[in-house]
Amino acid sequence: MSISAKYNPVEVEDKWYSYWMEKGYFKAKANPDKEPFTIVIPPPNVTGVLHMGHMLNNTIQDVLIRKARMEGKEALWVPGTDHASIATEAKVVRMLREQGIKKSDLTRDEFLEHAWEWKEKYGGIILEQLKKLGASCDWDRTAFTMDDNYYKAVICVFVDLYKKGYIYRGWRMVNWDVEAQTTVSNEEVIYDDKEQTAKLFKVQYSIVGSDEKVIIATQRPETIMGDTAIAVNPKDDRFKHLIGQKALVPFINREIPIIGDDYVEIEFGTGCLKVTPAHDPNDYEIGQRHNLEIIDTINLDGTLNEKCEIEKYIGMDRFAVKKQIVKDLDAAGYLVGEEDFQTKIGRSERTNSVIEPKLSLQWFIKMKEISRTAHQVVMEDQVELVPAKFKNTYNHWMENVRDWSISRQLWWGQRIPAYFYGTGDDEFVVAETPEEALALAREKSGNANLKAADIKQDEDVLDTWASSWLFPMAVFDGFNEEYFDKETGKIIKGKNADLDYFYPTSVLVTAPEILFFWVARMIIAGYEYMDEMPFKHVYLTGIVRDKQRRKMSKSLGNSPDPLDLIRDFGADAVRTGMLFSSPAGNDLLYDEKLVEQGRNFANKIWNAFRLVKSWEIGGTSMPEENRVAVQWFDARFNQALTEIEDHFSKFRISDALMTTYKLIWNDFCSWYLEMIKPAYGEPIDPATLQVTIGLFEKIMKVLHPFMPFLTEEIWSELSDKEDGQDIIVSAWPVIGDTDENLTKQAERVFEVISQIRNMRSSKGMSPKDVLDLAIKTDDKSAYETFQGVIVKLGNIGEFSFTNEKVQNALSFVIQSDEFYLPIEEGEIDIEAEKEEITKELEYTKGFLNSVMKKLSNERFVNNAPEQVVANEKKKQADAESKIKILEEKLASL
RNA sequence: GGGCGCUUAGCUCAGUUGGUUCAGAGCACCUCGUUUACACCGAGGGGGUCGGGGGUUCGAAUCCCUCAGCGCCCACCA
Repeated sequence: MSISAKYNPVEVEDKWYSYWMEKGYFKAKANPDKEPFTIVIPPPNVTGVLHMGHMLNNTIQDVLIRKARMEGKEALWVPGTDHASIATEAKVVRMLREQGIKKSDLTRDEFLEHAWEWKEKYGGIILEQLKKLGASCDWDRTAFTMDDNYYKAVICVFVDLYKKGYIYRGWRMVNWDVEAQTTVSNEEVIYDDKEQTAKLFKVQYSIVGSDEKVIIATQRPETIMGDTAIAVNPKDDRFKHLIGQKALVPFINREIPIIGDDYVEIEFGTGCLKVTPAHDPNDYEIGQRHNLEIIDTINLDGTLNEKCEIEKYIGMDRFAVKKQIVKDLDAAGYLVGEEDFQTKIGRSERTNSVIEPKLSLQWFIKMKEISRTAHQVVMEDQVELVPAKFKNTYNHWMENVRDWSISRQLWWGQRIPAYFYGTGDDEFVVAETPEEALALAREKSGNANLKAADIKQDEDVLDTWASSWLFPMAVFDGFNEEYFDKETGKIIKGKNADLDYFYPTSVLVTAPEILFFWVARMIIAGYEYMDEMPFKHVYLTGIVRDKQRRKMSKSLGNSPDPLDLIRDFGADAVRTGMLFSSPAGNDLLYDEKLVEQGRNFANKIWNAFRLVKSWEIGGTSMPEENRVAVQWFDARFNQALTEIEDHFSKFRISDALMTTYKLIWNDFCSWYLEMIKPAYGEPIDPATLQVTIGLFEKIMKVLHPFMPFLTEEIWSELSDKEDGQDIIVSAWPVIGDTDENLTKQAERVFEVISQIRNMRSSKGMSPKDVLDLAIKTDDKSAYETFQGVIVKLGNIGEFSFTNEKVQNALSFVIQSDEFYLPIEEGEIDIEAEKEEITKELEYTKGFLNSVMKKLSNERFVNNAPEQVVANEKKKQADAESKIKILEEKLASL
């Protein structure tokens, strides 16, 4: 026999993956004769590399897809990548900088050329890595959110939503980088780890028509000239009489109202807040609530402009003004104090300059109305979140849904299809092409002489989520103009075979962090364009952390490289390792031990395979104990499969794996194979071997979704198969009859065998020492049925039943059955024996006592259901008879 | 600050409507074992008053209240 004693995954994995690809097993097409099962991958960033989170996420998807494929469904897993505008653009900018090229020196087209180059070079890496994991995606369908048709889909949707009135332009605070002269995303604003000490200045404002003064606290005195109100908390007794009065801005004496707003913290600062809507996000919100004027006193380069009304400050940098104005305020008697306080200052990741909150015109989608159905269907479990606890979070978010700002000041992404023909905020049209835009612009402006050069497309691109929210439809080219009805703004059904067949998809597997960013929005888009949900179930994974519960991250260096793991342990081991302990929604605390466990499991199975392969055929008919073994394992298999199916139906993937693991390791290897294993050097009868191979193949099928490579390898070696009969496309086992009587009997028998082994070991006997066994019981059936098994695994010489107690024997009791293992006189240590029996007697008496307590409680007997009372009575009877047996035994010693 | 959730063996988790199999699983741990598939193994074993306190009930890990600790999401302090 030349099979290696250790399973070597590296040799077999690449072989089988290419084989599956050659055979086209991952491909799926609309097939009305089959039920579809569809998953779209949460597209990883195109520039990304595989990390442990992807491993978990994609393993789960592959398990579901492989099982569905075996169940005879048309299983489709659509892979793809996300153009990830912010992350990718940042990477490209960094790369160019390293080459000495500044983004600002490039034209938009030049920059995009570099970006595409980068994408072509590094874009596919993560998908190639997924193949190592065994991901059975239909690679021919690989989608990219900037593919030509996908790009068009995004534009089509923008135009459609604009027509429907969902899209508008509005003001929004953005993070302005004065150095780079650009907005930066929230992700690119970095806050110092430690809070810093800053000054809080207390400035006194006069009140119109009163001698009273109001003192505000501010960190940014240089924005005073942009003040348009003073706010106090309406519950603040100190100041509420001021609400409705007017105050004067220092130096310029502009009148501003004093307003009441809950936002103001009574305890903080002076309890009075100057409101500068143009230069602070919160102040902007307050301004919105109170219809305040917005006075923008700061230029794009960070200097103050003429709106500040003070000549000497105009053109000065905001920080220089700050220094100066503090002196000036002090000199003029406005400054009445200053104090230190702790704050965090946001800086631009790119230039490290302090971020300036800046109002700017952005594009928005109105969310309230468009999201109504999406809210409802999740609440009603039509779209089911797993685990359901996320419904709360979802509900909270959807109830408070805010309009979605979809424009980004970047170049990498779908450019907003708005075309300006004038400088006014309203002088634009929205159209899919410049030609259409021109026509519309001529119409809207009333100027028939407008030329192409007169209209200018918006510079911004769309938020990445504004493309990925279309993913489940766009991957099937759902917005192709052939199928999209521009009048109704809906996708026409019955024209796109793939979309009709594969949509709605079956499950979405993703992380809870993007429940709103992505999941909710896909549901919204699904109802908007298909009047249908995009998926029936949403499986939310946890975050992969290290043993200390820290997130895996590059900077901490606590994340193993998935590809190293696969190389060292095998993809199957990594897959199972990830799944052993990761219930939906729970974080996975990664430990290499888990992967080792997976590897050990693979090796265990490999050796079971080696054993079966090593048997020579001989003998004639199947021995009786083998027949029982086969019947039992078959029953046990069906029992386990029932559990496994139940776990799968509830998306309890870890539990499904664990049930499979125990079925294989305990029931198949430890019990079944030991039952039928011929004595050393003996051959096995052909019937047993054949049936065993069949059982082995069945358990390999159940395991295949979890360990695709190992199972395919063993499957191919176990028996000769017709062409195309590979395990990946084999039929998933159907649950057969579960002979519960047989499995119950077996459990009892296993207990007996364990006790026999235990007796030997506690008496210091070798497992090789043959013992006789006499059983005293009222019900022989289980022991008769499994007699051969007991004899073989218990290493029993003479097997008999008895009506009498047996003297000079080791003995044990299970419920009311007594078991005797006769031994030579003198071999029994009477004292030790007595002690043991006494201990067990004590325990049983205590147990009986507690049962009796219950039963003597009238209220229990009267109120508890019959079943429960009857059970207590049975416990009583069993305990009483056991006590009797033990007492007799003690007396006989 | 607002919303939500969690706390069961050393670790990670099951435990469905309170009562058959309710205190479980895997790993870890301990003892023994070079038995002829596998030491990446086999046989056997120990270990939790279910976070604390109170209540409802004949009966609570399970329902209610309260305290403590932890976590997530959102808004973030001029």
